[in-house]
Amino acid sequence: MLDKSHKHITCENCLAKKNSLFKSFCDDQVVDLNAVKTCAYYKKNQPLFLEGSLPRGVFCLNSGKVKVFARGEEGKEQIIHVAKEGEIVGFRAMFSEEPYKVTASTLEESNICFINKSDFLNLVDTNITLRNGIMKELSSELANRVTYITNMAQKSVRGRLAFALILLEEIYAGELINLTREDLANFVGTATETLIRLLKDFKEEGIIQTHGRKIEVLNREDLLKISGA
Amino acid sequence: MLDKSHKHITCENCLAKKNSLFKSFCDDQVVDLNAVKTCAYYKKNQPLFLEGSLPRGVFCLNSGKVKVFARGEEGKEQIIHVAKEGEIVGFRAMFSEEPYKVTASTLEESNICFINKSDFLNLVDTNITLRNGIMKELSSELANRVTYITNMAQKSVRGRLAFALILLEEIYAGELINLTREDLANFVGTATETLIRLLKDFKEEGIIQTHGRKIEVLNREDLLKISGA
DNA sequence: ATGTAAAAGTGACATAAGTCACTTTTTATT
DNA sequence: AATAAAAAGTGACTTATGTCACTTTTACAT
Repeated sequence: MLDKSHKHITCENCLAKKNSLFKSFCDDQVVDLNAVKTCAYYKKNQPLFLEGSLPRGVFCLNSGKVKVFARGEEGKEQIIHVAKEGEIVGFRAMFSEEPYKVTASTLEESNICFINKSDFLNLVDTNITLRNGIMKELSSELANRVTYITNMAQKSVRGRLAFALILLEEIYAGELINLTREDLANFVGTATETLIRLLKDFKEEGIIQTHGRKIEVLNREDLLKISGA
Repeated sequence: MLDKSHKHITCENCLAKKNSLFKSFCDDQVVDLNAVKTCAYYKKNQPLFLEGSLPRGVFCLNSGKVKVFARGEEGKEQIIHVAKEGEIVGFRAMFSEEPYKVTASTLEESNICFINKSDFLNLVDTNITLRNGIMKELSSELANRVTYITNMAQKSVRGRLAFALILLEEIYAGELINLTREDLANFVGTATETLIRLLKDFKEEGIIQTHGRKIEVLNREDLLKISGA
């Protein structure tokens, strides 16, 4: 296993940048960005921020995965999003003066940079392209969530699991999907036992294959069909 | 019944403005706004825009109510939001270059103004307060939808109905909640029959009272308790 | 390497909520 | 005012999904 704990990432050669909101930055903007950001190594299951606390800045994922979740009445996690390298997490909260409504926590070892709220807002104020990118991103997330709400309200758990696996296959691009059954259940919105039984069905139907806890999608087409029912 | 069909609304004396994103506009900004907007009277159940079509501008509700909904796989409506006077509908779509993901349609007679996309974007570009208001609004809607997703995924239909009634009571501030049982079911995310049975339960428990189809909330506290279970 | 705790998985059972088929009531339309 | 059409409401039945109680497996820490 690599020791990533003391790796310092410079924005100039950050590979994740090309998929990020900063992709349009020109060279000296990247230098400026690099000057204000700090880097940190996170172990598995470490929080970036907690529901109820006050936002201090945004988190930019260089590598690793982060789950973003709310808690329902009985404290059950509802995973809203799984962020991957290149994504900026927590920027929604920069524009309201309110505490976080969600918690973000690493799903695996991750390298994550941090940009201070005032520095970030300064960037947004002075860089029209970034600002437009952010407005577009906020809008498209809003549209995504319409789909999520509709799915939750109308699809069967089987359908939602199929949908979730399609999303996760893209998030874990190349790699196998690697989530605890409980996390997966909390993303799909079901009980862990139900989730396990449905995964078993999918396995028996040859739609997926498991390697330990890791899930490989064998037949995306079938998932699409099941998801749309 | 008033004949509202030819009423022309001027932004200068629009009563809905005080609750809107334009509330901070100074006098000459309001004059400019008034110059670019057009007014229209809508009958009940008339669409403002349709899912899949291209956004041409935003709709500003002077009076009346509008439902915003997506369609699930079997064409079933999922009501995402009920907008009331003062709200601007369809502005999310101004910032992405994509077709509408939702349909908006009046729930009752309404007076609705329209602002062209380029005029609106021009306002957003030149007016920092409006822009910040919009970013804040996008953010807070995003946060709201986290709650919706969590509710849909984790609460019982009874709990979701209680939650919906609390929201609707605020939207229909003062008036009685006036929605078809089907619309209400499509907001809560359940079958119409189930919804009717649950309303009956609430009536028997003295939590609500109906006046024809209209619903009066008698005990908000109980709804809060039921919603949070 | 080994023990312990967490995660994965199974089985039996209960029930919330969906579906279908129908009646009654309300709301529009001619 | 009469009729048609839509909405509201009821009953019987089915089933998907949650819950509880438990075993087996995996992962991690000493």
